[in-house]
Formats: sequence, C-alpha cells, structure tokens
Amino acid sequence: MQDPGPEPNRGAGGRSRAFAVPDKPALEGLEEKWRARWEADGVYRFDRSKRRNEIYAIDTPPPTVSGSLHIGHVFSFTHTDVIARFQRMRGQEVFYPMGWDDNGLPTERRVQNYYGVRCDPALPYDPSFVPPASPPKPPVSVSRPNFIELCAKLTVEDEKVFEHLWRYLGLSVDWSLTYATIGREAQRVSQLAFLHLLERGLAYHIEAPTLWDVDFRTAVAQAELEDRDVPSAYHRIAFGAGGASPAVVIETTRPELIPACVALVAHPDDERYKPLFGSSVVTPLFGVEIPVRAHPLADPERGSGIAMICTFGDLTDVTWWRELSLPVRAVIQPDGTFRRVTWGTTQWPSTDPAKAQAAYDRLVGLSSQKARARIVELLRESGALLGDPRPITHAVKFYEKGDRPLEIVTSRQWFIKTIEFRERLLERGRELRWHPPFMRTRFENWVNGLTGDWCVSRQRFFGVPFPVWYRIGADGAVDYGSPITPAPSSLPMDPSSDAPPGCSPSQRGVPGGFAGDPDIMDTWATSSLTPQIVSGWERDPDLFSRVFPMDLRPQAHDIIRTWLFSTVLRSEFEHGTLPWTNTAISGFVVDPDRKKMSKSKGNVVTPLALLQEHGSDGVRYWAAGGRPGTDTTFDPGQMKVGRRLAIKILNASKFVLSSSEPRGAVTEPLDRGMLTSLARLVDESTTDLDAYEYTRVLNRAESFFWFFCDNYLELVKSRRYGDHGHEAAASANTALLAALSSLLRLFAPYLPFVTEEVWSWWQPGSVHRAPWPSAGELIGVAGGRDEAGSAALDAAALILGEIRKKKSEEQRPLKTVARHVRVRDSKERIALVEQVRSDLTAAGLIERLDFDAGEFAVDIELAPAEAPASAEAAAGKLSGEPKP
RNA sequence: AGGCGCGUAGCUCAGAGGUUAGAGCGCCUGCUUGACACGCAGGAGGUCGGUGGUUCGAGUCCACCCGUGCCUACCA
Repeated sequence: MQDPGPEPNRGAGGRSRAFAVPDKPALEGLEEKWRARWEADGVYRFDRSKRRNEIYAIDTPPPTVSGSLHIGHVFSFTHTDVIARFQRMRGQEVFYPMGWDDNGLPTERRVQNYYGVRCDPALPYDPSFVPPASPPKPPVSVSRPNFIELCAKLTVEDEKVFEHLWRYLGLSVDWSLTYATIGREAQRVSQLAFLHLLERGLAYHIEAPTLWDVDFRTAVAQAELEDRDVPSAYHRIAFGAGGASPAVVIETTRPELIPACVALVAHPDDERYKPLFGSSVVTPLFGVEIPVRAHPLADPERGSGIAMICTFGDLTDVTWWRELSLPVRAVIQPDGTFRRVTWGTTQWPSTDPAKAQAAYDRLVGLSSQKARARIVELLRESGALLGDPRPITHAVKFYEKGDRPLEIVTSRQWFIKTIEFRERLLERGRELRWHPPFMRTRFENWVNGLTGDWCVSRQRFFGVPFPVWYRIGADGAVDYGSPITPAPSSLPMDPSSDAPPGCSPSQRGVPGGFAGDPDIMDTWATSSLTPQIVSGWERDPDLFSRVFPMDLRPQAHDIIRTWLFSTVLRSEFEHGTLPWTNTAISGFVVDPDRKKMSKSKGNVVTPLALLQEHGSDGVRYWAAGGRPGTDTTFDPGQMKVGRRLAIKILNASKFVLSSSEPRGAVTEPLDRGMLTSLARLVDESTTDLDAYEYTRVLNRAESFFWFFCDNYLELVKSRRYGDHGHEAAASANTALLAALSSLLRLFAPYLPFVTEEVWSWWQPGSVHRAPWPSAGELIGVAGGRDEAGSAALDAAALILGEIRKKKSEEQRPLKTVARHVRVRDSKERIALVEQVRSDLTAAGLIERLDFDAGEFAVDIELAPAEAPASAEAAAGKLSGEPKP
C-alpha cells in the first residue's frame, strides 16, 4: 500500500520543489492521454494470483455489435465502471472482462444489409468470393461458409469501433480478457454445457408445435415474444349439423384455419353446450366431421362460448390439442404459406372431398393474411358466414425482431427443461442480492409465467451448432433417437463439416451413414454461459476457482427474463449455485417525454460526439446520476454540470498545489474541522458504495467539494499565504494537501480522467490503484476528531455568506472592506466562531468584529463607496494579529 | 386485467416520521476578489398529484383515487 498522505516530489538534493502544476490546466485531450497511459502501464490488468476473497469479478454484459452503441450503453456501463473502480481502490483485484455479442440473427441481418448478400446453404464455398463494393439489389446469394466469413469480418470491424468508444469513456476493463459470443471459447463452452444437459436428460429434442417466425423461418422462444396490438375481426361462422347434433355458431379471428380445425371446445359447465359434448359437427366448406369436446380453458364469456381448435392457431390450441389427444391437420408451412393437401385421405377426411379440394386449392400458396380474405369470400358464398365480420383490435404474439405475427409450426426442436424447476429458480432468485431489490419481482413474474420448456434451436446459420450427429438407417431414414456426440476434447466442432468418430466424410447423408444436426443454438443459449466463458470453465480450473461464482451481474431490466433468467438456470444445472452474488439492474435512458431512447424512435444520440463535446468525465457525471433501477432522462445540461465540476477540480487543485511548503502539524480549528467533516463524508461514501448507492456518494462528494471551494478555501486563503505566520500556514497547507488527496480519490471512480490528471501533478502511480480514502487517515492528519472545529467552519461560512449578501445587495465589489460586523448568536456558537476569528476577518475583509448573545443576526457596515479603501490598505489593518 | 416503479420549483432531481421543504440547471441582479469569467456573489421561484386516515407532528406511514412508465397476462 502506498503512503496515502500527501508527499511532494523531492529533488535530487532532498530539497523540496514545487509540484508539477500546469499554468493553464484544461480537460482537453485528457481522454486520449490517459487511455494510452493506462494501457501502457497495465493499470487495469487483472492479477490472477489473488485468492477468491481478494477478487471482485464482474460478468459484463456483452453488447450486440451488430447495432451501434448508444447512450443507454454509456449510461449503464458507467455504473458498472464506478463500482469496478471503487472495488479496485478498496484493494480488491477486479476481474472486469469485455465481451462482444456477435452471434445470431442480428449479425446475420446486418451482414445481409451491409454487403447485400443472402445465405444459401445449398451453394458450395467460393474461396475467391469478394463482396460487392456497394450492396446490390437483389442481394447476391452466397454459400454458408462465405456468409459466415462475412459475419466474422464485419464483427471484427464493429468491435474495433466499440472498443475505441469504451476506452474513450474510460471503462477500466482488462482488454486482454475480451471474448466474443461467436468465438471458439464461447462455442466450446456452449457445446460442452449442452452435452452435459443432454447426458442428464435436461435437454431433449422432439417434434412438436413450436412458435415460428415465417420470415426468418426459425423457431423462437417464449422469451423472445412480444405482444403487439393489431387490427382484426370476429367472424361468426356456422358449423353444420352432424348426426344428431344441431348446427353450432363459433366466432373466430382466424377463419382461414377452418381446414386445420380438429374439434370444437366449450367449458365443461356451459349448459348451452353440455348436450353436444361427445357428439360431432361438420366444418363448413371442407365437410370434416369433428368432435365437440369440453375443456376448462374454454371461456364461456368470449365469443359464442364455443371455440374451434385448429392445428395450430395459438398456444391455447396446442394445449387443447395435447390434452384432448386430437389429430394433427397442419396447413401452414415454415414459410408461412398454405401447403398442398389431398382431401379424402385418412388424415384429411371429408364428406365431400371434391368440394373440399376445390375450396382448399384456392388457399394453397397464400399467406395467412391473404388466405383469410379469400376464405371469407368462400364462406360468404356458401352462406356459412353469418353477418359481417366485426372489427376489433387485439394483442398478437410477434417475434420481437419480426414483422409478421408468429405462426405455430410443427418441427423438430431442442428444448432445455425449465418448468419443472420453477420452484428452485424462484429460490435462487431470493438468494440473489438485487440492486434495487424490487427488480426481483420482474424475475418472479417471468418464472411464474413460464408456459413451456425453453426452445433453444434456431434454423439459422451464424451461431453455435448443436454438437450432435444422427445415424441414417439403411432405408435412408434419419434416426433421431440416439444422437452421436463428440468427445469433449474435440470441441468446438461443427457437425456440418466434421464427421463423427469412426465415420468417414463420405458417409454423410447416405443410407447407413450419418447426418449432422442442421440447427444452431439460440443466442441466449450462449449468452447464458457468460460467467463460464470468461472464467475458463473446464479449461482453466485455477482461474475458474478464483473468479466463479462471480460477484456482480450488471444489466438492464428488459433482459431479466432472458439473460438473467437463463444464466441462473444454466448455473443451477451445471454447478448447483447462483452464478453471482449480486445483480445491479440499470434503468433506461429516456427522453424528456419519458420514452425509451431507441433507434426505432429516432431519438438516439451518437455517444462519441457527446463524449467529445462534454468530456468523458462530464458524460460519466450525468450517467452516475442514474440510480440503480431508475430510468433517467437524457440531459446534456447535467453533462455540462459534470464538466464544470471537472474544471473546478483542476482549478481548486492548482490552488491547493500552488506551494508545497511550509508543512507542519494541523493545529488550526478550521483545518481540523474541515478534515473532520471530510472524514465523515468518506465514511458515508464507503458504506453507500458497498450498497451500490453510487449516486448518493457523488452527490454528497460534490456538495462537500463546492462548500470546500466556496468557503473553506476562501477562509483559509490568507493564512495559507502566510499572513498569520509560519505555523498557521503550515497547518493550512498540510490540511489542504490531505483533503485534496482524499477528494481526488473519492471522485476517481466517477471522473477518472481529471482525477488522474491532477494526481499525476504531485503523486506517484495511478490514482486508480491508490487506496480508497479512509476516515482514519484524515483524522490522523487532523490529530484527532474535532467536531467543534467542524461546527466552527459551518458557522464561519454562514457569517461569510451574510457579508457577501450585504455586498451583493449593495452592488459593491466583494473586495469591499467591512468596517464593522456585529454578530448576534448563541453563546456556544460565538465561542466556536471565536476560535476561527482571524480566518473569518481575513476572508470577510472585516475591520472590526463584535459578538452579542441573542437570536442569530448579522449587522454589517461597509466602507463607503466614495472613499474606497484599496485592498492592500485594508489587508494591513485587518485583524489584531501581528504580521510575521 | 394483475404486479412493480414514478409523480416535490419552468426543467432535471435530493429529501431514511421531527426547525421555516432543498440542490443544480434555466431566469433576474451585481462583481474582472492574489485557483478558476469554462469564474464569483446574491435574488426571485412550491397548496410536495388528489381525497381520507394514523400520529403531539406526514413530502415521508396506511387506504382509495388520478396521471405516467414498465413487467406479466389477455389472442377462440
């Protein structure tokens, strides 16, 4: 530990010389200067020789590099950096890696648009392919390996831009720990963890109805859904009498799914339909005889109280279909259009196959939306449509990145079990320390609302492949029952190019051979393992033992249901523990209308331009004003305030460091009182930062600092210049240096550039590796706590304020001499102020100062304006004390 | 529809049951003071969303309501 006390640079002969303070200190250029020095000196390099309890490990959110960094990133990453810097100064070795989320669909989309290409997995690799100079229309088709090359190329370029911004902002990341979610290590961890789940039966694959985006042509997970209100309409449709049953009227918003209808359903207690249960009715147009069934999920209040069950219109259909053991008649293909079907077969029965075929053929090849319009015409012609459709607006599930409503398509997908572990996940949520605590509710809402296991397979290209192969039987049929898995040592692998052990590549895709799993993993299946990826899990056991479970997961509240949830789940399965002990949830940056700042709303601001305009310290000041979990208004005004604070630190420091001598014991009550107040601030700050209350610390430190500048510095100035003797000056000097040292360290996590700049004028090493200030060191310099001195400082500042007010009201210069000041106050407070009389009379330019007991009041008589006493003349007869 | 936040000066926000509710920005007035004009000093500006309750005492605690944002649900 270095000496926390102020120590001037010493010349070769042991003679002290002045500190290296520039004549005109400025903020300009500090970002470039210090980020280069920090990198060269390895200030933020992680020392892995430390033990677990000496390490503070952060599971940094990897930003999606396919987008651009926006002000929200700057905001939340600053919060984490403040915590990281605090922990580092407290003596913890901070493990602070950076990750880039470059895998998955967002990257694919960016590559498609940026280069004007489209992936066609059927094409062969073209080693000489060069992307067109500007994106052509229509896009060029390229092979999957070529496409992945382009993804890799573009993400590397994007990541350079991101890193530059982060360094400019001053994040104290160890850049040698950077990872990418598409990188080899992330792939190895994802595949290995998946194989463990497979082995334990926690991952499984089945052919089942799955939420499906028809544009991206992939399955999606519950966590990736969002509801959007869209216009729709209720259609009243008559189902024909079948056997003994009368006709029934249903209401539906999706009449196009009548060919996929496999039953009608009503509530078991619904008297209107009780007589029908067990009988059957006939679908209009297609003449399919379907049963009428009872199920408690049917809502008697909605529509006509009886609904059609289609395969599949929504998730309730899936539930009914499963629980009532109904057949499948699927009509929608993966691209969202109606597929070709032959009526009159066992699967597609009809009382009039020719009529059914004729009606259905008019739907083939259409999207849901177009098929709906077409079938409404057909229903109207046939008389089955009763009245006109009744327009409504209702919420429909969309893939969050998608443009059309989700369909439910039956396909073979991988799932990770979740719902049977609901209780244990809730328990882990209660163990985790949430900052702020109320964010846990979001987690619980999500876990309680889970409807099914987590679908983790995606029918896409740029991502982590599932590390499994399947045997192909002699008849050419793929056997999904017992997948072949690779040896863990061979990971990462790609089953589309690697062959299973003991097989030759020529056996791929032929009868008796093998087939690779064609899918890639959900991006969250990788992101849920960031703690394992950064910690060297199953690769570097020594590192793993030192940093896992980690200390902090910082993230925004919108991804509690995805990233936080899935990370807790994976850690529970793999390790039976939480992945970290704390989570700090940052809010959003909102514009003054309380709308989230986002690209789609067109209200984003380029972060680098802001950093250049207001300085990184200024922007960080604004960001640090956002408490955990609280949405914060984008406010350049606050950035200006932060910038002004940084400038003030430069100038006040210049004054404090304007002379390094004399030095000596802190004996003056004013000095001891100031140090006592500062010690109190330091204690409170440490407690608050331990509780992740970084905003309160900044606010308190700031207001202390302005008081320090406006009052203490003014009160002590004359004495410090030697007007009251050598010892009195030495007391001031020593106190000033101690205070500056502590204040710089207090501000260092927030304003890393300006504090480092000032620190470099007079202290060795980096302020960011200096020890966090302590009350003890300040009280030590003060020679003990001096609460009376602290109160005297406050009282003197109050009187000084009255004198300034008088001068301001009379529109006189502040250097105007106060001929006579009479202070009325309690006896106790008068006694306090008497202790600092000489400082007060010097700062207030008071010629005569009297006290009376009584209610607080200050009477001031200023020197007449006509006969201005010069400042020099006034200073000569200021106090009764002799000049040295 | 349920849940979780938020509502205090024109704006952005502090106020952990106890003097007369605070800060910064903005606005107005003055001041080139030996660190700082990227500065200094001062001033004006409030029915603390509403109603009721608990309490000696409520911006703070409770209930209901209003507004606002988000989470979850609602999809026949």
